[in-house]
Formats: sequence, structure tokens, C-alpha cells
Amino acid sequence: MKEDTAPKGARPRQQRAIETRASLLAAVETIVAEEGTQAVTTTRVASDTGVAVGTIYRYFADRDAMLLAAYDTTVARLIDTCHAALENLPDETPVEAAAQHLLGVYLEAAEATPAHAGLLATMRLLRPIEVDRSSTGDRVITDLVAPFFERFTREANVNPLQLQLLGAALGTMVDLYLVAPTQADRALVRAETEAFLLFMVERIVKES
Amino acid sequence: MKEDTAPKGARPRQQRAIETRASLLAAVETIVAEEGTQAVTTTRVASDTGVAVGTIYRYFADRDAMLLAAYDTTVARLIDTCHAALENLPDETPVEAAAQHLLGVYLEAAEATPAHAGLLATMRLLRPIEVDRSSTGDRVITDLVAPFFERFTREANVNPLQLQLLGAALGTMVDLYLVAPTQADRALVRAETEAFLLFMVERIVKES
DNA sequence: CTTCATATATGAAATCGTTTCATCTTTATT
DNA sequence: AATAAAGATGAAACGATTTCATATATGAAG
Repeated sequence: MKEDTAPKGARPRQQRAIETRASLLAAVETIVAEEGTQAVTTTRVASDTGVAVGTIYRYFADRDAMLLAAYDTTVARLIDTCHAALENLPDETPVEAAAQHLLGVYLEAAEATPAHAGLLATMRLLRPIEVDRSSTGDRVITDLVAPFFERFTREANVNPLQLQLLGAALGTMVDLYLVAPTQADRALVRAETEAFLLFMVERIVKES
Repeated sequence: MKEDTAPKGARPRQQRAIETRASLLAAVETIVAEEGTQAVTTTRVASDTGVAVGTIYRYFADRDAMLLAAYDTTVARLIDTCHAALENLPDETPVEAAAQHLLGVYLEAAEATPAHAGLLATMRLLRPIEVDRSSTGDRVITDLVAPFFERFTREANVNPLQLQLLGAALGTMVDLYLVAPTQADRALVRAETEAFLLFMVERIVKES
């Protein structure tokens, strides 16, 4: 009996499908970087990648889901870079120095990701802040900031709300850093961001 | 000779037009508050207000412009409330106390504005951060934060970038405050926000 | 109070983007 | 080589945005 075809949300099983999915996300990232989120239309993504429009819907429930997936994969790549850079830190590094190092690495990685600001803004609109204490919409918090504090403050049970606050504020500061037109502006934003980060680190560590 | 009709971007001249424009913006705010930005469609706004769809385009260039205008007017109202509350502060009030007071007033006003978070997120997407040192997209910075520091730090020429940084970070913190589910969460977010504000005030004042 | 220029409003139709779905092709397995 | 499941297709349905030719309302001038 010829049953139904593969379910909608199925993870790709064939190599071909994995490549298709990746090319879709890459196209989204490129378009966002060059022309902004509004230029990301299903027809545009389809023609840029050479697939049919219908194909997009085999990988994402709708356009919004595609944009969110693009944010997640882009940021996941960025976070991997950060984690790799943190591996090299000696275990006895104090939290403050580690935080400064992490910020520097993140800023550098974000600079090399032109779609960063656009995808972040889109994510904020599509996944409005929710405080359910277990999952935030932003991978930067769950995958980078939270693990950082778990590693560097041993006995701590850091308040998730504080982490979200830190992550959200840092996010907007990074945005400003990325769009700063002159080198002097960048330096100023970076200095303020670093100061804020250290301020929050102290508050968080003090409470644990 | 029957020339062309009124230009597109013309400000309303008749009482009728002023009311129409206001009713459109009020409808947008209501829809955002109750069902989110995505529910704001031109047909929906038209039917909610009882005007024809075409009429919307006599007041706004397109749907995005309408949403941005809704943000601006909503926030302008909110800022007026804050300014009124600051009037009553004695002149000799120190900056720190004034800042705390301002924050409290703003949070209270934002709480009474259900469309706040939705419109803010939309504004961030539609008006990406630009650092041209003269105009930011966010009225909270230009109309509230900047005047505050001009009033409370006499000799200061505050760096606009610092103000943007402060405004952007505060904005995300206020978002978190508004969605905090429990009273305890709110209290925590508020305490952190206040601490951050005072931290920044000190940095800004110190440099002037 | 009539006229007339201009402001404001209308809504059907053009346009464009999203989404569905019946059908076709490819892949991997036997 | 046969076959079942995965993957891909693209025309068509749907829905939202936007335009525009036309109609009505307003207020100032006579």
C-alpha cells in the first residue's frame, strides 16, 4: 500500500537533504547580510539556491521558522569559535580575565559575521522574551553565557534571570559595536561593554 | 487647471484628518497589545477603524511606516508622563536619586502600556541601529535620556554613543521587567536594572 | 449660501509573497 | 530491477500590500 510521504518536520536522512538544508540557510544568511531581513523571501531563497519554492517547506514550517533556524545555526557557529578559544585558557584564570577574553573573542567572531545584527533583531521579534526559567530563545545565553558561569564559578547556582539580563544587554551592546562607524567609536563601545560585563560578573559571582 | 491631489506625505490639515490618523494609530496599538505585531494588517486596521484600506496610505507610506509611527506616538505619550514626573523634582536633587526616580516612573508607565514590548521589538527590526551621532531611531534616547543628562550634569557634553548604549541596554532590561511572571522576578530585574543605571550614571558624570 | 479648489476617502483591481498539494524524481535497499 | 521511502517540483490557491481612478467633504472666497 502506497502510504504517505515523509512527515513535515522530519530531520534530513540523506546526504542530499543535508546539503539542501545547509544551502538554504546559507542563502538566508547571505541575503540578510547584504540586503537585510526584508529581502529574505521564499521565492528569492528558492531562486538563489536553485531549488523549488515548495522544497523550502520540506525543511521549515514557514518563513519565520527558516529565519529562526538561520539565526540558530549562525550563532551556533559563532559560539563554537568562542568555546574553542576558551579551551586554551588555563584553569586558574580568574573569572574577570576570562570574561574579558570571552568578550574579545565574541566581538571578533561577530565582526566576521555580517548577518549577525540582522538575524539577532529578527530573532528578538520572532521569539519575544519569555522568562520560563528553563529556556530562553537566545542560544548565546543558553550555550555560551550560562556554561561560562557554570565553569568559572564552581559552587554557584546563578540566577537565570540575571543571565538573561546580562545576555540581552550584551547583545544590544554588541550590535552597537558592530555598526560603530569609526575606530574610535568602536573602542569606546567596547570599553563600556567590557566595564558593564565586569560589573555584572562581580555582581553574579558575589551572590554565589 | 485641476492639478494633482494632496502630496502623499502631507501633514493632516483638517480636524477630520487628525482624528483619522489618531484612530489608525490607536487601532495599531490595540492590536499589537492584544495579538502582537503580526496581527497588524492593513485590512484589519481598516476594518477596526471603519476606514477604507486606501485611506491608510494617505497617512503612511506603507505598513512599516505605520508601525513606526505607532511606536513613536506611543512612546511620546510615555515620555510625556516621565517628564511631568521629573518636573516635581527639586532642583538640588542629586543625579543618582533623579535617575532612580526616572527609572521607576518609566517602568510604571511602560507597565500601563501593553503594546510597549511589541512595538519596541518591531522598531528595532525596522530601524536598525545607526550611529550617525545626531539621530538615533529611538525616541526614548533622544527625547528622554539625552535631555535628562543635559539637565542634571550642567557642564557636561555627554558622548552620544554612551547615551545610545545606556538606552539600548535599558530598553532590553525594561522588556525583561515587563514579561517577568512573578513579583519576585520583577523585583530582581528591577534591582539589576537600577544597579546598571547607577553604574552608567556614575561613568557618564565622571567623564564630564 | 453658492462656488470652487483642495483635502480627504473610497474600494476594486493589480501586484507580490506565502503556502499547499498532487505529482514526479532520486536514493537506498533487497 | 523492483520497490518503498525520501526528496523535489511548480502550478495554483490564498492572503496581504499597494495603487489609482474616482467620489465626497471641507472651508474659504465671493
